[in-house]
Amino acid sequence: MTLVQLEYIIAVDTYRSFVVAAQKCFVTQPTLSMQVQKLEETLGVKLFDRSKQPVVPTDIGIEIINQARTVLIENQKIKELVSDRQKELFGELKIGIIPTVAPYLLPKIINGFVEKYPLVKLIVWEKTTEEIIQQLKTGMLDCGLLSTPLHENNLVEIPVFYENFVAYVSKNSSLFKKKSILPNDINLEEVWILNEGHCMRDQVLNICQRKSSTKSFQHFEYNTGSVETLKRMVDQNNGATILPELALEEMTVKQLDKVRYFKSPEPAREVSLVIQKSFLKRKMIDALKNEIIDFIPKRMRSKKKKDVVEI
Amino acid sequence: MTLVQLEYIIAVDTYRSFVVAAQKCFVTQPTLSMQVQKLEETLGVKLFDRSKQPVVPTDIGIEIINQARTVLIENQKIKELVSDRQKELFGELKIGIIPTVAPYLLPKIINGFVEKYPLVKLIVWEKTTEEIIQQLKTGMLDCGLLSTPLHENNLVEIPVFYENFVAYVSKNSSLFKKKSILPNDINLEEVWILNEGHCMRDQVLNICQRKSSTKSFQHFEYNTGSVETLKRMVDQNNGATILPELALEEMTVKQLDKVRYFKSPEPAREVSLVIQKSFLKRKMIDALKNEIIDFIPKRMRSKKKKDVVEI
DNA sequence: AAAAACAATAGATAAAATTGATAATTAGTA
DNA sequence: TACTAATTATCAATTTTATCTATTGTTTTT
Repeated sequence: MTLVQLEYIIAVDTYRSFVVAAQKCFVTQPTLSMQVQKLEETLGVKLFDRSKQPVVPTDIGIEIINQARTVLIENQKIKELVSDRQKELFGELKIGIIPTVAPYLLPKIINGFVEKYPLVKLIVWEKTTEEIIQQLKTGMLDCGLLSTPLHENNLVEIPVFYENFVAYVSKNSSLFKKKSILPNDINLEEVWILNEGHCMRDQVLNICQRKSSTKSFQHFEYNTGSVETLKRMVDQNNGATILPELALEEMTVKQLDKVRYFKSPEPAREVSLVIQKSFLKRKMIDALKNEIIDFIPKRMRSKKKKDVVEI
Repeated sequence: MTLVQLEYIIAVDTYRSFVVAAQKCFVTQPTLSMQVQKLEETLGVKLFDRSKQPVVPTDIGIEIINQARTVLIENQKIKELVSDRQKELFGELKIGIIPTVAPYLLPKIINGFVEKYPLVKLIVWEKTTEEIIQQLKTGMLDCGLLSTPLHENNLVEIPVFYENFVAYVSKNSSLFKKKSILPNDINLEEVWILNEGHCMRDQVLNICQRKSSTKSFQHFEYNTGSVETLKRMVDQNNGATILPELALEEMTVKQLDKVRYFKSPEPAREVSLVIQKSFLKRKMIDALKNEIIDFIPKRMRSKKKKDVVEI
């Protein structure tokens, strides 16, 4: 049994194809096939059922592949022990961020981070919560920045900040006259909402429907994955939408005029760095966390007087 | 980096010698040296300081060797996943047992175990507590059967039984006339005690000196590591000694006559199966535990009404 | 200072992993 | 049912790697 063989079976499991797995491992298909066979021979069990297309791992194969992941992670940590000794952080950090957080946070901190840690290569993907969870588990991502709690057993959440939601309303909305609002002031009919797959969509629905359970008829449907688009819908049409607090940072005075805050306790979302239980690349992730905390206003560090919305 | 290289550096660390490590790994010294060098090269750090004799691991070397142990353990678990599927237990189980437990327990259960699990090879060593702890940590032993609690952070204790201590007294001892005794009835001057290194020695001293803190002058010193020898000293000379409950099992009527029980709560020792946190070979160890429990009288399963002595 | 023990080095050899070409198998389609 | 495309297994040749024997420097012990 070798570490390479373990890498190979993980690749086959990940891509469900010997050909693709071989490409990803930068070897030819026979090479990979041979090594997988050898491993199967030394263990005395078939790991994959090749009679099906695409190949699927056997029952015992699933268990073994999982354990193989653990072995490789523990092995990774050896290299990490070495690079941790270096004064300077070094290596690459693969981050997944949900689209409702990314635009307000990343541009602000990326420059500072890259300057502070010039040897670290940040690789960022905008992905949905579901994708990030999946890829954290397989190790394709090192960490995720998303709204929690996830109630995922194999992941560890490191809460970074608590971001209030605010209403953003057009002048002809009934909400515009109010100084501050309550969740059941909101008429779901006039609220622009993100399309499915975004956790913030669920959170917003959670806030609005909490008391006003009137399922109203939607006259018009517009699907977007971008909070900025929602804002523009309000700006250029009418109605209202819910924005995360950080979206206010770049607003003009005219736009800030349309913001209505919720009465305390304000609905808020918990945003966390999420990592595997393996705690790989801990130092880099800690550095990233500190960079975020430095940027975030102090009031957002605590969840006091906030009503953290579930997903 | 390969698993073999990790095995090699662990061997070098264990034996503090390239020559011996090579022998234990069944390769020649240059082979092992080369692989260690290669690993040092890929990691970019020296793992051992060869300028000193015997070789010592560097600071980073210690960390890396520890992590290497974790990697190999996790790798072992892959094989275990396979053998766990087998209905029959299979493999070898290396057990360390303290000498004050071994003679009363092992002969009773070994036959039953070997019969029940014919494919398991039991390898038993009688060792002191300290040695067992040490070798559990390095993985040279799979489990230990010894008196607990050990307060060792990396080991897990699975209490198996609670064994009372009893006094064994000669006819001309003042204790002989009593029906049952208290710890401070015992005169340390006339008690035969195990030599240093045995945890039961400390426990016995703990019992006797707890209240009678009179440090008395010992007229005669006899060093033995065997509880049976202590018993014979009482049989053929005079004085008294403390025996573990299981030692009574094989006694003649004449000998049982010399036993004096302590008043409740009787002083007792906790005997546990101790394993690494890695939970390797869990199934075999569970089987062993059940075998022991089957043999042990029911009253010994619980620590109720017993005064468990610290080590 | 000499001897013994130890680790590093060099060249030769055996073992292995990898490759390219090809055969066998499976899934989907006409 | 036969055909095509895609996928995996097999085989011989090649490259790479690990290991061995013999030997050379070190360090430690006597």
